[in-house]
Amino acid sequence: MKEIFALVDCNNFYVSCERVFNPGLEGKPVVVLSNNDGCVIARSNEAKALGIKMGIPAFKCKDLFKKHSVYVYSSNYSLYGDMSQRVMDALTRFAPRMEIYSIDEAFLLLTGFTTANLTDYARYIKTTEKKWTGIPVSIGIGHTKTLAKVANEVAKKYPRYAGVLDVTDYPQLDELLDGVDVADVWGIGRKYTQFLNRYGICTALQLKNAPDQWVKKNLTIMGLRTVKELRGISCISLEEIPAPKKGIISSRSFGRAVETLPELKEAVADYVSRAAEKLRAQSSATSFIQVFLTTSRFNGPQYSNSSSTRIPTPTAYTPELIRCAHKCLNKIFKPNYRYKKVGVMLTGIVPEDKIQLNVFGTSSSRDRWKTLMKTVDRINARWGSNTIQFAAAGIKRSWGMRQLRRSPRYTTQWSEIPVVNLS
DNA sequence: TCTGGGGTCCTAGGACCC
DNA sequence: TCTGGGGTCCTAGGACCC
Repeated sequence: MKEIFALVDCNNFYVSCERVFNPGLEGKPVVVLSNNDGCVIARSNEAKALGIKMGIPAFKCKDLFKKHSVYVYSSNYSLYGDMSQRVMDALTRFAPRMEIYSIDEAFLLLTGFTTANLTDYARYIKTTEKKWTGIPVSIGIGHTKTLAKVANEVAKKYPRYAGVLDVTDYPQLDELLDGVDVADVWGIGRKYTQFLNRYGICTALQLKNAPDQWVKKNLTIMGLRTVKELRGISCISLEEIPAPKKGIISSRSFGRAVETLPELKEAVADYVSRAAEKLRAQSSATSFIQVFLTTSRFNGPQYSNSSSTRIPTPTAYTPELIRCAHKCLNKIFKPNYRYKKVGVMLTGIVPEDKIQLNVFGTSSSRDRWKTLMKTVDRINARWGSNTIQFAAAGIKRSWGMRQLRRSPRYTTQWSEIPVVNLS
């Protein structure tokens, strides 16, 4: 039996989250900006229609924003994360097997569903999601994940599908693929698009019909997998349980240029704390830590560098990781530069229960820090992140992120909960 | 003035081993 | 004079995703 995948994708997710709590934004051009209010990362259809491109720096759109009264928001990840969870929770009711693919997308496995009409079922899911969460979704259905993605793209693009398209058992599939730009195929990015176009491959159909050997040679076996999936051969399976991360990165641009070592150390300690928290959340420890820093790519004297160190006995103990990270930072810091960003990367991640203690490590000291970290994590989970933090991460954090237009954290902070006025 | 953050996988090439 | 070959591991870099 051929498998059947449905891809459920939230429409303009961040914008839709803002609209749930501010219905006045309906029908208006709305954009959401990246950290530091840097780039446009989400746009309502009205904003797309104004020609505002994905990823464009906000300062380049100032005039356009003003002229068309665009509603502009800083990203509000507390809100989006929480809304995402609601959407996903609701989705679990519609299929026993599902993979959460990203903050705004999930694959449902509909193989073996006896429902006579999958399109009707998808419409039902769409309506229910909207009713329960306020978030509009589009749904594409196909025999492979890649085809479900294509179906979703098409469903979103042409109003006649009203956000739902099933391409299983679909005789005109080739005609449909002929109308899809190869750049819109999952797995084909900018570089591959340029490359393929040079060889006259411009549509999904042309890619589907490209020779295997040629594809494998030029697009690696990943590209070949994509091609096979376009042909209806499922090569990418459903991953219900997320695999533990092999690397954890924490980095952020500063709200302003930072020049002094003490401030950089604060930021590094802050990012290490976040990364270590994620590490512990997946019950892992790390054996390799890397610190990197960079000035702005766009102006001023440029400098970037990185330094790393191996940790003999893998750990998830924040103070130890901060010590290692500061050592790395000292090695690469050069005065008289205006730094824009620092970051921390943890790799060589191993499951916490598989750690080989070295001759000097005693398990009792490990037990002590484990208990300590568990307590810190529990308090922060209960009362909000950074309720307890390490002093090394700084209190004032004048280098912190700029977020001038963040909406309230409606669903995760009691003090910001919406108030209904009945008078 | 102002340009995000966090992941995955594959490949090539060098070091090293027998 | 003659200068192998195959395997593994690691890293850097490049492609992709959201």
